[in-house]
Amino acid sequence: MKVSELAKGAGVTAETVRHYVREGLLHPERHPDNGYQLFTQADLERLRFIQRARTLGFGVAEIREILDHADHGDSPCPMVRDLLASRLPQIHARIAELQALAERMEQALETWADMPDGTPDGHSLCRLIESFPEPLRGDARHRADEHAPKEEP
Amino acid sequence: MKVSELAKGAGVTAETVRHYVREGLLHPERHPDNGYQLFTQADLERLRFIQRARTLGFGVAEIREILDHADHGDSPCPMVRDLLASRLPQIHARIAELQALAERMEQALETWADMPDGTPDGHSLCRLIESFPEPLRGDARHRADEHAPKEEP
DNA sequence: CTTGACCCTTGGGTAACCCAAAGGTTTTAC
DNA sequence: GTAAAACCTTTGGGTTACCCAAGGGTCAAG
Repeated sequence: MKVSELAKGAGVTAETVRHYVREGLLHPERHPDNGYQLFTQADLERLRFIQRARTLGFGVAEIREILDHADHGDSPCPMVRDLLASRLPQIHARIAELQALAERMEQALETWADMPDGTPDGHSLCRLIESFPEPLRGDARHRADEHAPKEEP
Repeated sequence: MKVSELAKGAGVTAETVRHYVREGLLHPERHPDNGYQLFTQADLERLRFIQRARTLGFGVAEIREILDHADHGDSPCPMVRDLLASRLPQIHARIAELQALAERMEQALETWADMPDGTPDGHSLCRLIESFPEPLRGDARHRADEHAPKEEP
C-alpha cells in the first residue's frame, strides 16, 4: 500500500500517516526505485491500533513507547493500564474545569442580558467582563487533555 | 512598575507579561535610560481584565481586539457577547467529548481488570487496546477549548 | 505524451506560553 | 565601595499533533 491507501483504510489523512512515520510509529519499507513508502496489512492494523489508543487519550509519544515495547516482544499492557489510570483523574479535573467555564459563560450571558453595553470611559474597558470575579489565582489548572483526539478539517 | 512587579500584582509570571506585551495587549513605556518596561496602575487593571477574559474562554488575539476597540473608544461589549455566545456550544461539545473519553477509559480499566496482559504474538500488540471499538471515524471532533486557561509550572 | 493524481522532502504555522543564554542594570550586603 | 545577587533586556528554541504550501519527481490513463 502507498500512503494514501493506508490513510483511507484507517480514515485519516495522508499527512497524518506521514506524521506518524516521522514520529516513528510506523516503519514502512521503501520502494527501491522511487522511494515511495510501502505499507503492509499489518501496518494498517497498527494504524488502527494507534487510532484506538488516541481515542483512549494516549499521546503520540506514549503510543510510540507502547509499540516499541510490543515490537521488542514485551507486553505493554501493564504500562497501558498505568497510563490510563494515572490520566483518568486529570480528565475528570479537566471536565470539571470546562464545566466551570461553561457556567461562568452562561452566567455572564445571563447577567449581561439586561446590562447596558457602556462605552469605555478610561476607567472601564468592558464592564461586562470587569463585573466578573477575579480569576481566583493560585488554583490548580488543567493539563488533562494534552492527549485529546483532534478534529478533521 | 517593572515587569515582575506587575506580574506579581496579577498573579502571573513575568514571562506571561512579556508575552502579552509582545502580543500587543499591553503597551508599557520604556525607561529612557535603561530601556526597562514601565507599567502603570492602569496596566495592572488591564492585566487583571485580561486574566478575567482568559478565564471566560477568550483567546489572546480576541482579547487584543477587545482592548483595541476599547482603546479607540468603542464599546467592545457586543463583540464580547457574540464571542461568548458562539463559543459556548463548542465548550459543551468538548465537555461531552471528554466525558465520553473518561467513560471509555473507565470501561477499559474495568474490562481489563480480569484480562490477562498477554505478550504480543505478532498478531496483537496489546489486546487490551485492540479489544476496543473502532474510533468511529467520520465523527465531529472537538475544537472547543482552544482558549482554555493554562496551568502554572 | 500530456495531463492529472500521487509521491517525496523541507520548512513554516497553530495557542499560549516556558525556558535558556548572553549581557546590561540595579539593588543589597559586607 | 564594590562585588554578588537579583532583575532587566532580546533572541531563539521548545511544547502538541498535526495541517498546509512549495518545488519537484512519478505514474496511470486517454
